[in-house]
Amino acid sequence: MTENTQTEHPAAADDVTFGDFDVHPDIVAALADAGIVHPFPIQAMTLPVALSGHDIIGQAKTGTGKTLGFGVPVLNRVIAPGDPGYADLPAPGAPQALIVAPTRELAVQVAGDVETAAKRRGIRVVTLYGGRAYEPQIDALKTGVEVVVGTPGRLLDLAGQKHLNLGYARTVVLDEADEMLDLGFLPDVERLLALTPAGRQTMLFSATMPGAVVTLARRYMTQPTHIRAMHEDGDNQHTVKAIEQFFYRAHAMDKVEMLARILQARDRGRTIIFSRTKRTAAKVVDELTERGFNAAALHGDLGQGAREHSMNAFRKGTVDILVATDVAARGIDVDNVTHVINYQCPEDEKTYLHRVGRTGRAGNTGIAVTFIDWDDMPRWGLINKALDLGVPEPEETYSSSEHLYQQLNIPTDVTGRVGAPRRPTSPREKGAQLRIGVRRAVTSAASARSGRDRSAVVVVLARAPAAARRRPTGHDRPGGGPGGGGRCRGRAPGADPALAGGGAGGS
DNA sequence: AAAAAAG
Repeated sequence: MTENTQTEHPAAADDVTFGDFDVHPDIVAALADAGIVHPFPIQAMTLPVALSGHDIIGQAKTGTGKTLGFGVPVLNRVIAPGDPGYADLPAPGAPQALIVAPTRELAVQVAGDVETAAKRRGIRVVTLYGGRAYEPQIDALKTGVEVVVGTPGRLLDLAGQKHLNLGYARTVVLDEADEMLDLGFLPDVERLLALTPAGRQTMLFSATMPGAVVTLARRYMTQPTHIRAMHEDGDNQHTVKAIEQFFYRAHAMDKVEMLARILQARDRGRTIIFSRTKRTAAKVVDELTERGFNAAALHGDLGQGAREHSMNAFRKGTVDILVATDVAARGIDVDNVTHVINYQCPEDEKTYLHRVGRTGRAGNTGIAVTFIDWDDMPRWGLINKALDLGVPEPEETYSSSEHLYQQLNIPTDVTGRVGAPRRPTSPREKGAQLRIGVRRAVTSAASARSGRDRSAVVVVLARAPAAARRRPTGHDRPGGGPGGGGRCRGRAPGADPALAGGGAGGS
C-alpha cells in the first residue's frame, strides 16, 4: 500500500564517490578504471535503497545515468564465482539477475556497461536476444552466468527450451519500464516475471513513467520506493540540459532538401534522423547516400547483422548519420550526437522525449529539429500540450528560408541543391564521394548564432550538477565533463542548474 | 497506427 516517494535532489557534492556507499571494492575499482568516480543523482539516490533490497521505480531524465543506477546494485547483490558462498548456492551458474530491454541494440549496450562494472569481480554477463545464432548463447548458459541481459522473445524462447533457468534470478530489472509494460510487451514480460522467484527484488527504470504505468507496475512489485531525480531548478521536468528544440512546418516535397541543408550545420557532430516507418527510413538513407552523405540505416526490416553493422559504424564514426525508426529512440547512448532530426513527427510525447534525448547527454548541448507536415498537426498538438512547450504553432519554413540558415547555424553560402545527386558507380566510390561543396565560412559559430530570429521555441536547460560531471559508462549516462559547447547560454559556469533560456513564441 | 520482440 504505502509507497515511499523520494523527489529531493541529493546533496550531490563533488566529494561523494561510489566508495562512500556499501559497494564491493572491486566494483568501485572497475568503475574507477572507466573514469567513473562520482555517482549521478539517480545513482546516489537509488544506491542505498537498492542495496537494502527494496523494490524501486527509478525515474530520471534521458542521459543522466540510469543504467548504472540499476547496474551497480544488480552487480553488488551477485555472488561471484570465487566468493565464499558461491559453492553453497542452490544452483551455481544459474543467473542471479535478469535485465530486460525493449530492443536488441539496447540490450547489447546495457550488457556492455554492466560488464564494465563487473570486470574485476569475475561476474559473467550474457546477452540473449533474437536475430542471432542460438549456439553461443546456449553455450554461455551451459558454462554458467551470473547476469542475463536480453530482449523478451529470445529470453522466453531459451527459457522454454530449458536452457535458461530464471528460477534463481533474485534481482529483476525492466529497463525502459513504461515501454516494457506497454501493451505490445506486457504479455511477454508477465510470462518472464512468472519464471522468476517470488521474493525477488524488482527495479523499474525509465525517463518517462506515466501514473497509469506506476499503478500497473505495483502489481509486479512489493512496496516499491519511487525515486525521481527529475528536478533541476526552474526546468520543465521533461528534457534535461541544453537541448535546443526547433519545430518547423515542412512540406512533403521539400523535406529531403531541408534535411540535406540542416546536415550542413556548422559544428554538426553525429546526427540521428528519426522516421515513423521503416519504409521512410530506408528512403531517407537512400536519398542521403545518393547526395554523398555518410548515412546508415537502423530499422526492423534489416537483418540483425546489418543493424549491428550500422550501429557499430555510427559508434566508430565511419558514418556520422544514423537514419532510424523508433527502434533507436530509447536508451541508445552514443557520444557527440549533436543533432536529432525528427524527419517524421513522433507519435506521442514520450517518443518525442526519448528521441530528442539521444542528444544533450552528459552535460553536453544538443539540437533537436522536428519536421511537422499537415498530417502531423494533431500529433504535434498533443506533444506541444503534453510537454507544455508553449509553441503556438510550428514555424513555416522552407529549405531556402533564411530562418533555417540562421537558427540552425547553416552557412549562408549553401545555395542551390545540396549534394548533387549522382549514382555512385561502386560502393567504394560511394564512400569516397565528397561531402557536398560547402565553402568554409569564416563566421564563427557564435556570431552566426547571435542576432538570429528566435521565433521558434528555444529551451535551454541546465547541465548536470557539478558533482555529476565525469565520464561515465552506460546508456543514459552523462558523459563528458563541463567541457561546455557554448550553447548553454545565460548562466555562469558553476551556477545553479536553472532554466537558462525560455521559449519565445512566434505568431 | 507503427515499431518492437522468436523463427
